[in-house]
Amino acid sequence: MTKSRVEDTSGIHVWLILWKASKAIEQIAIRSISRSGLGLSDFAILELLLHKGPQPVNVIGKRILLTSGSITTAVDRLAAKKLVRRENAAADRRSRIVELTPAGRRAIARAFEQHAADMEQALAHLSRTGRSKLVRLLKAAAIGLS
Amino acid sequence: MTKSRVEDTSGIHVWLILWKASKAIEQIAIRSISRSGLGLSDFAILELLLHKGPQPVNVIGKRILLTSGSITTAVDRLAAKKLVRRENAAADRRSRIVELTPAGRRAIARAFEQHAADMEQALAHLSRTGRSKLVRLLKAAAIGLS
DNA sequence: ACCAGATATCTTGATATCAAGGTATAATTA
DNA sequence: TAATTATACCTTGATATCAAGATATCTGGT
Repeated sequence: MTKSRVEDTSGIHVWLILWKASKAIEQIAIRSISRSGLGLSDFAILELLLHKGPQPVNVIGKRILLTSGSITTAVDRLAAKKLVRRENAAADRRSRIVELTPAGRRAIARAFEQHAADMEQALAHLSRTGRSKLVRLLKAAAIGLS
Repeated sequence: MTKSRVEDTSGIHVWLILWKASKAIEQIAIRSISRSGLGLSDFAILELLLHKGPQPVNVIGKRILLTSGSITTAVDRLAAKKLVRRENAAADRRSRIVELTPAGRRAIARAFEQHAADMEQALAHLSRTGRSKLVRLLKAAAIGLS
């Protein structure tokens, strides 16, 4: 089971592999999602709203890893398609809550289901225990990154 | 060691974790690399040239996962900084070989060393065997992605 | 009540990337 | 040889994102 050749476990090598794998799967994801007429970020925002309920802009930004400016234009995009709506927050008038419209809810529910099926297939090579180990290692790797 | 709660090993969940970890480390990498005055793609191109020798444009694109147009502008950028040079290929006059200038070689060698140290630190939480497992799983996950 | 600093969002200008189309060269086939 | 198809790169126009700054609002101390 042990390779005779010395294995490269340098940080930069691990990072490179991680990056490539992520990019490769991202391509699959983009293709999958674009069939619903959405971009990756827009999908991520809608998915967040679907599963976590209405959220203020800055919280969305933190979760999806986008800057406030990017979220603003993304929400503009989604609002123009009538998939989300902005509400002024009752408690804090600086803050605006983004929520799904009924049409948006239908759209993301459908897109999510399709996307989940696609990603299931994309990771079909990996066993259940392999996936579980992978998740654990990725979480360990990401701990404490500022 | 086994969680009592049922673990989510759906493809979409694994993909989401992978994406987040990758993004988080990417942020570190971007910060690290930008200290050398380079962007991520430019760094990747220079690194490829450093370690694999001069390459035609389309080969660079395949390795770094960029389109031909992106490579063109990236090479323009790097050529403007005198870090790389384009040569017409002897064998195939459609093709142009990109190679490092001496200044480019110095710049990327230095940047690479710094970046390697930064990434080493970024992944410091992960043991040697953890890294090795992670790499194996990532490669397994990426197998057979179109 | 007032002021200073923190926070939330939006606006602006710049950048990297992509998709699609264009041109030149090579390879293939008749 | 001539025509067709494939390949390699570049150009163009559009898009998403970011960084930095502007505006509005909140919070805590005086």
